[in-house]
Amino acid sequence: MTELQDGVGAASERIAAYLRDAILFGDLLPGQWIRQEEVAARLGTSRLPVREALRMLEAEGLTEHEANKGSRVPLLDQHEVDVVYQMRERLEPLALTESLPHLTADQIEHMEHVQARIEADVQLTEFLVLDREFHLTSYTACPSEQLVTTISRLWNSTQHYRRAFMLLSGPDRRWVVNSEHRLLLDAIRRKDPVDGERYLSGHIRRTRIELAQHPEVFAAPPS
Amino acid sequence: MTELQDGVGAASERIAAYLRDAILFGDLLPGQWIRQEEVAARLGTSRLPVREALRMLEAEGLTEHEANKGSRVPLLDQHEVDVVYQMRERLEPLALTESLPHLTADQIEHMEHVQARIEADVQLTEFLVLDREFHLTSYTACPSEQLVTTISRLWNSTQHYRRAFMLLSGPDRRWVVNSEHRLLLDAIRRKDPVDGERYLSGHIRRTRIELAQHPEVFAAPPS
DNA sequence: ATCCCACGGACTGGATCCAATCACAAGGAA
DNA sequence: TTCCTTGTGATTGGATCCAGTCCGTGGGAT
Repeated sequence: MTELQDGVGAASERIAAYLRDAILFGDLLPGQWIRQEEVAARLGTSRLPVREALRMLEAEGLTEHEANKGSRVPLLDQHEVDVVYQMRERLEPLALTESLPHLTADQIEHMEHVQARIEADVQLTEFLVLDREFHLTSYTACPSEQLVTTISRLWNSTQHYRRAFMLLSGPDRRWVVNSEHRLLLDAIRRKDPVDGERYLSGHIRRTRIELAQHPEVFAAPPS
Repeated sequence: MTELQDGVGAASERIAAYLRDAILFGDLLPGQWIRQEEVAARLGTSRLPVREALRMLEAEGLTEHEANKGSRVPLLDQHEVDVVYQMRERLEPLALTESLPHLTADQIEHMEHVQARIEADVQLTEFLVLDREFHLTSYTACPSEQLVTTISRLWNSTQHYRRAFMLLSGPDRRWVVNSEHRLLLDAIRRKDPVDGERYLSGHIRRTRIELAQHPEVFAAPPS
C-alpha cells in the first residue's frame, strides 16, 4: 500500500515494514506463499534481509515458517479465530487497567479524535486502521511490554478475518461499535477501570459472537 | 546442558535448541549478550544459522534483538514479571477448558506420572522441568495453536525468575504446590472445567503473590 | 585537569555463490 | 488405466567475504 521509503533504516526493517503493510492491508492473503526471491527482486535487495524480515514477522504473528518450504500468511479456521477473540477478551481488559493510571490527557484526546474520524469516515480500509489505532492507543501507557506485544500479535493474526467480516456485514451495525467506543472512552476519561474492563470485554465479546454467525468468512480460498 | 546432536535436522533448528536449553537451564542469564561468532564457533557452523536461530528464539520470547548491538536474554523488572503472571492467570484457564474435552486417558496418566516424580524428586532443576511438563501437558489437546504458543512464551520469559524464586524460598512450601497439582489433576480426571479453572488460576495467583514478596529476586545482576 | 575529536577494534548487517531439499511431471511397468 | 519411480526445475538453507555501525580509548588542545 504505502511505497517503500528507501534508505531509511536497516534493510531488513524496511522489508518487514513493507510486508507487514501488504499483509495487514490484504494484498497478501492467508495461505499464500511468500517467495523470498520475488520480494528481494521487488525491493532491490538480496534474499538475506528478506529471510530476516520473515523471521521478524513470524515473531509478530503475521507469518509462519515451514522448513524447506517457505513462509506464508497463516490460515486460521473458525474455531481458532474464536479462541483468539477469547484471548483478547481476557488480556485487553488487563492491559487497559494497567494503562489507565498512566494515560495522559493528550493520549485520551487522541482517542477522541480517532473516534470522531471513525464516525465520519465509513471507508472499510480506513475504518480498520482507525479502529486498531483507537484500541492500541488505550494500551500505550501500559508498563508491560509483553502484554502490549502479545495483544498486537492477536490483532495481527486476525486482521484478515476482521476485514472479511466487516466487508459482508456492511455498515448497518457500525453504530453499535460507535456506542461501545463512546462508553469505553468515557470510562477511560473518568479513569474507571471497572467500567472500562466491562465495556471493553463486552465490545470484544459481541464482535466474537457476531463473527461466529458468519462461517462464510472462513471458506477456504482457491489454491 | 544437553549436548548438541550433530547431523539431526537443520542447523538453525539445532542451534536454536542449544540456546533454548542454555537459557532455560540458566547458563545464559538475563541481560547477557549473545555473541553470534562465539556461538557459531562453539557449534562449528557459520554465523548465518546462528542469526536465524536468534530470530526464532525472539519469536519464542527467549531473546530480544537490538539493531547493530546484538541479542540478549531480556531483563525484566518486578512489575513486568507480575503482569506476566496475571496474563497466565487469565490465559491458562482458557487453555485448560479448551484442552480438557480432548485430553486422552494416556495424557492424563502422563500428568499423574510427572506429578509423582515431582513429589519424589526435590532437585531444583528437575523440579522446574517437571513442573513445566505437568502444566503444558494439560494444554496439549487445546485446539488453538496460538493460545498454546503464547502460554509457552510467557513461561519462557519468566523461567529465570521462577528458578531464582524457588532457590531462595526453599522446599518448605513445596507441599502447597503438590496439593494444588493434585486438586487440579483430580478436576481434570473428572473433566470438570469449572473446578479446573478455579484451582489453576488459584495456583498461579498464589505463586505470583509469594513471588511479589521476594523483590531480591529482581536485583540487578553485575554487569 | 578536563573536554573534544579522531582512530581502531569488535561486532552486526548484507551480498554473492554453492549445496541440499522438495514438489511436480513424465515415463515405464503391472 | 493406475501406480510407482526417477529426473529436473524451483526454492530454501548455509558458507564465505565484505561493508557499515557502534563503542571505547588515547592523544591533543584549551
